[in-house]
Amino acid sequence: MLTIGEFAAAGSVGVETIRFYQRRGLLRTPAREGGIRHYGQEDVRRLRFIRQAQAAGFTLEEIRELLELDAGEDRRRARELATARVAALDAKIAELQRARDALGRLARECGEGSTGPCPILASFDV
Amino acid sequence: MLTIGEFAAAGSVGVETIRFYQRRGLLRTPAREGGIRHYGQEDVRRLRFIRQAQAAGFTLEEIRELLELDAGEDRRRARELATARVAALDAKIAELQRARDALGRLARECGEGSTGPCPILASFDV
DNA sequence: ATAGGTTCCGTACCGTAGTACGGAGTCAAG
DNA sequence: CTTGACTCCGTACTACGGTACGGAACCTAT
Repeated sequence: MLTIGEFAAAGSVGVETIRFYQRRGLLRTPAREGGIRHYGQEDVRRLRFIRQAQAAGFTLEEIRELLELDAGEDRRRARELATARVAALDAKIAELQRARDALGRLARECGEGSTGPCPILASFDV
Repeated sequence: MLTIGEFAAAGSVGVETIRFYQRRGLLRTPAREGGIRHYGQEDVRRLRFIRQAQAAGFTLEEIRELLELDAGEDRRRARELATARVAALDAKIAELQRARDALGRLARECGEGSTGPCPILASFDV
């Protein structure tokens, strides 16, 4: 039985973030037991899922839908969301990889030992 | 010699975005020639750099600094920004790759043919 | 039983990156 | 020489994901 402060700490977020997620419908707002609301392990699990899904690029609205789907039967929709995100992630990863290579080159060409120009603007031209 | 509309189109952004970048100091505001400002290839190059750098995860403020560095002599600082971003990109790419794998697994396990549970919440637990 | 730390709740505010609005000026074609 | 599209400019508004404020209620240790 966790207070909101302990709950927030368990998910490495702030108390205000918990309240924000509750307003957005991502987390339940448990009943008060003498003025104070209490949270359990299932809530922590849910909160951690939210953070992971966020890192995967889902918006809070999409995450809300995923959490709803988890309770329901609609495998098709869940699959849809997952495969769409996989495609988006593949594209994003490729894009970041290209940017990473361009910047790695820039850092090397702009190294201490090197002379010549330090082609910042040109670094992405490749 | 491009008008702002042509310039914006050359960088695949809206006219308002150009003005926004000018306010933020990312793009110059050329002198007016009879009421209308005109842009050249160097501006287009700069604008394209901004979009690429943005895709690489730089904020507009960092991009502003990069553009300043390009004009100056401070190789050390440019190198610093580039290597820091390479490290950030490597971390981000690894994170997205993990998320991608988790979602790929979810999509498979949640496939049409499969029975069993469709473990959305559990998908990131691995 | 009282002080200090939390919690509760509504409301307001923040940074980032734009996007929209509206009136006045300008320019090119008919 | 007017019409319609585009430009100029300031100001306001948007979406997203939080973060902060402030007064009242509550809980714990002394």
